[in-house]
Amino acid sequence: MKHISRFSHLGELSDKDYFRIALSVDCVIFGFEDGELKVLVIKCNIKEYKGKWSLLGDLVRPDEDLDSASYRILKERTGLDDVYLEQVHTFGKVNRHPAGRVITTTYFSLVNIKDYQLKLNDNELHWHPVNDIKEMAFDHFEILTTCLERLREIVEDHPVVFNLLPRKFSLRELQSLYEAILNIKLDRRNFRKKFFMMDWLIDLNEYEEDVPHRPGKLYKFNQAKFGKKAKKVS
Amino acid sequence: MKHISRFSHLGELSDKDYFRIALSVDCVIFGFEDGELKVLVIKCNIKEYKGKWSLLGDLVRPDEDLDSASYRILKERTGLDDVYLEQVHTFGKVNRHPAGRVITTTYFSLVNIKDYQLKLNDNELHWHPVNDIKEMAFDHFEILTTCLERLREIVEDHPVVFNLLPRKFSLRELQSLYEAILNIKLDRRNFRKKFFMMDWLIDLNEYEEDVPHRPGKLYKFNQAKFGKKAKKVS
DNA sequence: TCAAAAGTGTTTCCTATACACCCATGA
DNA sequence: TCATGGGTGTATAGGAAACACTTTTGA
Repeated sequence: MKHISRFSHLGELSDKDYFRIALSVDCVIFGFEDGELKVLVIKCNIKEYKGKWSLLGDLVRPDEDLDSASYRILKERTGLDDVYLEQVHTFGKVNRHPAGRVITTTYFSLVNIKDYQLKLNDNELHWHPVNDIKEMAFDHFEILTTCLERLREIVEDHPVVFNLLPRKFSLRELQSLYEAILNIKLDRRNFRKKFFMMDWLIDLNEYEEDVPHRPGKLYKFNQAKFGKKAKKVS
Repeated sequence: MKHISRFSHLGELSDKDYFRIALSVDCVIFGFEDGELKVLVIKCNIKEYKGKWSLLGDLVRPDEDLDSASYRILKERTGLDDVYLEQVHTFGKVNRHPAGRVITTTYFSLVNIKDYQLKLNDNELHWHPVNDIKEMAFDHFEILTTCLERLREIVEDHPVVFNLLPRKFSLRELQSLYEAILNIKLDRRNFRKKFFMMDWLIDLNEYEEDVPHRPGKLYKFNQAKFGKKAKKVS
């Protein structure tokens, strides 16, 4: 390995002292089911945090771009690609991982739970209601909180939540999703007005079926208005 | 080093293949001078990018928190501590650094150029107008662009720009700063109204001196309204 | 007396919010 | 016929933006 002369004023430590950090990616994968915002978690199997939930993560390979690592992890764990994925924050406290110096970059993603069969591997992969989680392994609860805050900021302006819904959805489902994410109640009339005004929805002229009340109209997301912007890492 | 069993399903590579990544921090330090937004840069001395500007950065030490590293770099290069510093994004393309696998986490900071004597070391440290920069060493131009975008988002809602001004400033200086950051012209009357309404300013009942026109009133930032929030890494 | 910037109000428009009733469907 | 949610409109308030003239000071 060549000497990194850009950093050469640090004479005291040699390169091999620095190239001893591992970088991981942790994905906070949100889903929506039964009117609740959920997050994909897995039982932790290291002894320090035995039995606690942890996020889906993996080490970044030496020959792998950081962004690519996040896509790989999502693909490996859920079978999904071409979904919304966004980098949120990098956590780097010295002792955040008991096995050594591991710095982690976190991404969040939004997927429609029902559309895909999760690859339930050897480990206990599980959709857990976000609001029920009070602690996790490592610093993952802090990571979850940070990503949830970011999600709440982003949904105010950006049409990303459609990734959480089936292709066809009713306005009730959409509003229920916003209420789950923001953890507030919204006025139905104003909600509808706002969405029609923003022109994010395409009326499918179809109706819900198998609901025990008057069926609502179904809509799909007006993807054409946004192109690929809402689908790729920024 | 203990085996990281959390990642043990990756059988093909051993721990020592992963713990070979270096992590750096790059700081985008903004200043304001002569009505222009400037950024602190340094001449690059590695052969691949000889003579190009680069950001202030350094490798994260193995026993140093990521956030601490950003404070250390700022302190070493500018003598400043207790300034606004915020993590923006982590860049991790495989070949972004010619000397090896170096992933960098970027922070931006806002400092008042005039208040401090920069520690001009052996290298050519320099305040450069942001708008004049078209290319930089490494991926630093992309980093700069990303941080500038973040700055523009943040100043819309958060009172952070006061770090760029002297303690006492006129409304003209404040407006000129906003115009420099956002790269737009603002209406003076609406600008004044907005700031008085937000209650971010304290009227010092003092006036500018040595200006070749009618002196304006001086104000200071109403720090009490925000406590430490605007001063620390979030 | 001139140049340059300080200081000041009003109107308009748009958006956000609050709020209540009838309608269609399935059970 | 009843329960459940679907669907609709209006009034109000507050913030954003557009816009022009007088005043003060230094040169």
